[in-house]
Amino acid sequence: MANSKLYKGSLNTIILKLLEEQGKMYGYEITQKVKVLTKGELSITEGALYPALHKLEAEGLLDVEVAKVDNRLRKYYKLTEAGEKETVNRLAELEEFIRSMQQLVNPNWSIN
Amino acid sequence: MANSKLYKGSLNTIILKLLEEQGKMYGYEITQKVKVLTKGELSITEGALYPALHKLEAEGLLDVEVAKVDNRLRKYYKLTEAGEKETVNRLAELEEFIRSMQQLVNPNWSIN
DNA sequence: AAACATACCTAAAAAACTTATGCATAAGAA
DNA sequence: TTCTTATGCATAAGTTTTTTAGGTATGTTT
Repeated sequence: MANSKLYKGSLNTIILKLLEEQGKMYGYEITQKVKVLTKGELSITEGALYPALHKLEAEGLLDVEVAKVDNRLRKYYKLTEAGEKETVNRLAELEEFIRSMQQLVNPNWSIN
Repeated sequence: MANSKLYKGSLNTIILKLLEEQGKMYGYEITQKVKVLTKGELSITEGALYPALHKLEAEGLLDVEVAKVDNRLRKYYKLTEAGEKETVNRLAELEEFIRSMQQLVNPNWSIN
């Protein structure tokens, strides 16, 4: 991600969460989705994304399905069963982290 | 930090924010304060903290003042003027990041 | 035709940690 | 009184995760 140096370590969780929501997505689609959702605040670089996808696949958390659309290659990724379970855990961790950070940087934020 | 791998890139901001609040702190004190504030969720490792403090000092954002308490050395750090300005910027960035992450991982969280 | 968007990829370097040590003093427990 | 834990500093080696900087190729817009 270009602008913010603060997201480190959460890229994998972001990927997993988006796949949980969307069912299946391909790499380029993920970069665009994140831009829209964060109003341009976060930009995933491809140099970070593709290796991350490959690693998650190697870990058995993602499955791939290749498709050809308009003569262009697309690699759709979706969660495996193990991936679904892992996503739940990582989201819980991320939420805890966010709450902790809120306590640190701005205890006045209301949290629910 | 031991338990959560998600905080990367935010350590410097945490340090700056705590110093803004507390006026001056020494390294060990920072590690303990973070543990308390986050209820043990985040643990800053000394291997991360001390190099970070030295770097912030080298960048002119922190001043050091050495003290001896109970025959033990303490290095108190406090924000320089440049440090105070930088802290404002980094906190704004961090808050934006947190809001973005909330949008990604849980759009139902209420934010203010 | 050139530029931009879509779509994949990797390698080298930098950044930011963890882990493992080391040193020293004070306090508490066995 | 010795052992362990807490306080307090520090650095070096290794790992992880990213950025930067390329590369390839097709489709679309100007």
